[in-house]
Amino acid sequence: MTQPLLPDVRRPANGGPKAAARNRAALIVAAREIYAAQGLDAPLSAIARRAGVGQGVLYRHFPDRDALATAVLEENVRQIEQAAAAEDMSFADILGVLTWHLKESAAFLGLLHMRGSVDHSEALAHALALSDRVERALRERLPDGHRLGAANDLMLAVAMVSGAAGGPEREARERRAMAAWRLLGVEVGTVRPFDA
Amino acid sequence: MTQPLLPDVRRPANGGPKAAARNRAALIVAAREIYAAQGLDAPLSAIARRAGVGQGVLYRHFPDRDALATAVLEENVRQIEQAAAAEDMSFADILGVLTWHLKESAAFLGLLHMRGSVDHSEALAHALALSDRVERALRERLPDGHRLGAANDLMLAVAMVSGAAGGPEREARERRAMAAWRLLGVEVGTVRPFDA
Amino acid sequence: MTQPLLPDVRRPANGGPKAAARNRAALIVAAREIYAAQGLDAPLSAIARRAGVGQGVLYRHFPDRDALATAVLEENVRQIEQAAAAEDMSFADILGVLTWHLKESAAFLGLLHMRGSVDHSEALAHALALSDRVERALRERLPDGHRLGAANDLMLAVAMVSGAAGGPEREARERRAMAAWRLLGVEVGTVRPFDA
Amino acid sequence: MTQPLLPDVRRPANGGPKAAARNRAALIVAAREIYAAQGLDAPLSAIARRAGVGQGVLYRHFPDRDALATAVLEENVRQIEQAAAAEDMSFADILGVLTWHLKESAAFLGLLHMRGSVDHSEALAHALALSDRVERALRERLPDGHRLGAANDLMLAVAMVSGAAGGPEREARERRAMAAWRLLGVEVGTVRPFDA
DNA sequence: AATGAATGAGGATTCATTCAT
DNA sequence: GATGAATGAATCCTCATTCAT
Repeated sequence: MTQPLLPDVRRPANGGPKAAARNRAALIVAAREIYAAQGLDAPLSAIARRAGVGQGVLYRHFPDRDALATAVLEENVRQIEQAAAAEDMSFADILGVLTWHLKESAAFLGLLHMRGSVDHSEALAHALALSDRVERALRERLPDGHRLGAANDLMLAVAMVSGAAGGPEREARERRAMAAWRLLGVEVGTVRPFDA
Repeated sequence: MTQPLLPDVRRPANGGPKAAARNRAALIVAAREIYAAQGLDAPLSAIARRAGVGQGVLYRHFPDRDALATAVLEENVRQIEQAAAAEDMSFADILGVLTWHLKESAAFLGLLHMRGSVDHSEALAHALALSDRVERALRERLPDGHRLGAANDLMLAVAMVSGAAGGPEREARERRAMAAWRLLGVEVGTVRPFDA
Repeated sequence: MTQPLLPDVRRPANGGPKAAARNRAALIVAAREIYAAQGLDAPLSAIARRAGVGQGVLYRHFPDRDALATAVLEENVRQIEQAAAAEDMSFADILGVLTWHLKESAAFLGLLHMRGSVDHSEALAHALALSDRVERALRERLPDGHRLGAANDLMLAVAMVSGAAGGPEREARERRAMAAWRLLGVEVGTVRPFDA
Repeated sequence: MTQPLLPDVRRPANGGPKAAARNRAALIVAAREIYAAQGLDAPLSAIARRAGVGQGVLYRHFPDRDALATAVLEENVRQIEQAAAAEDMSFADILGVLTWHLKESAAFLGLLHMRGSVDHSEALAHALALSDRVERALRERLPDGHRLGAANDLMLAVAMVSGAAGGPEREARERRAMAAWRLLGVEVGTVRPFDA
């Protein structure tokens, strides 16, 4: 209804339509960083600020909080799928990529820890779908007779390592994740992103 | 028309000093329930309401949000310590009590997952202290040659099971926690509170 | 989640529970004034400010925008009912009171004009109920053989006068309302509030 | 690999000057519909979307919100003027056209109800000018000795019927408008647009 | 010692308006 | 001339915290 009272002040440049894709990507990057630093409840305004865009842009691309978190997860999941699709990656290498995301992305942790929320049924459904994609990707490359071959053990193990990889002491996360895999008797390759 | 005026609002009874302890306990119970239902970010007012006390009482007993969460954890930890102190509990039984709290108490989960902390250094210190108490209690009763005997494995395993026990589907938590212990090759007794 | 960053600055006095009723009344008065000056879409913060209270108080007493508007209407309707219940008021006098509210209260106008809104079904129901109360009050005192005796004519006439009494030129409203009644051939007493 | 790169986004056709007039008309139609459905406060973006144009186009044609509303009214007024200019329309017929717009166009209602105006002096002036044109058109064809012949009665009656024709229950509007005219003792022809 | 109203900062969200393309 | 992304002010609303009673 009411117009802004100071519409005349200098307006920052408007990147034009070309910037749209760039902004979307910047938002996802910013979200991952802010999530890691402040948790999943971080103010959206902080994410927009870090991405260097106005709040409206965030809402244009992601209609709500969950949409943004989901987009961050998508990224993670896609990388794991790509790793799983690469011929020259062993199963252990793929777990290395998975572990990298586990230690890096608070949102990815949230995927399984999903706080006890009132009506997140939709977000939950999304999260489950993503979880399924991870499972499918991993299982396709699971060696015969692997220790985690039984029905539910694979994702259970992932959830367990994820639990071990929690905590705010960033530098400890990878170490603890590796120790967790070891405790499970599972071999893991180098912890690294897929092709960044 | 000339009767004395009634006090215009009924002032709720003031239980006197006796009520103070009762209120404190009620707040902790309420907090545990609300945390489970709404997550650790639930409004403090909801907790006070459920405890049947005013907001001021909450603040009298717990100067800030963390103090309350810590108090809830205290309870959990105390029970585990008591279980560990009981002669007739095997190590597996003690893990059963631990597991019960893991599955029951969102706050207890938060103990290890403790989101990314802007300035929670104090709360973090508290959490670490509590974690240490759990570790000490468990380790005292750890059988010689137990699978988790090595330096950091004990609490690492707890964190892993805690990761597995996450998720909002309440009825699945215990099942998953048990599966996690099994995957670790650790025997666990009945999942139950200590002496409720 | 995040606490205010400057919790230490001097806090304005808190009237205590005694102030609650006073505040509620002040909000209704303020709302009536702001509605008249700025329309029904005026920012709630403006109403709170004029009432001299914080925004939270407004929300405590009126959970949403409609609740506040309804409360203002309640006041209007109650006065009309009281006028209708007074032995010494003629029907024309009662219409005078009604007309006073018509000219004074933008919210009362909104009662019948109720903008073309998406999902105001609840507010609409409330408005209809209030409208019914006005009708009942008037009809009880409607003289036999009155020009507006037929089934729907009474409230239709009220709506018509209300249409005539619209417009922002405050000083013209009463004049136009009276002209409207005259055009309808209905006698109206002095335009005034009931017992202010 | 050596084909010329395709433009990466399909640029919507630019209709050239011919499209300008079409767009303007489409915007007015869209505005009328949206106003009816959502009220006069509907977002401008909704109007642009329904008209099938970008937001920029809306601003090219109508520098501000009021300009658009005014343009919608212009349309209404023009039709009434045309009806009044048609030889074969009786005064009652002309009122029928007027009534059609009254019941159809939320913007037209707003013309007289014009909410409380912080700084709408310009829009108000526009509205008054349009109102004058309606009055002039009607008065030119007003039969001698008509019930509404006296100085201000004509537009007062229009305002009154407009008040009666308010309310969101679309199907009831015409019925109530007709009842209002009847109560005023004024004969009205068929309720219909002028030459659609 | 308890109550619960009040405060007001901060975060969420919407939309008028501008502007690169 | 058109598009639609971007901006950011203003508003809505919630809740931690204080404080009169």
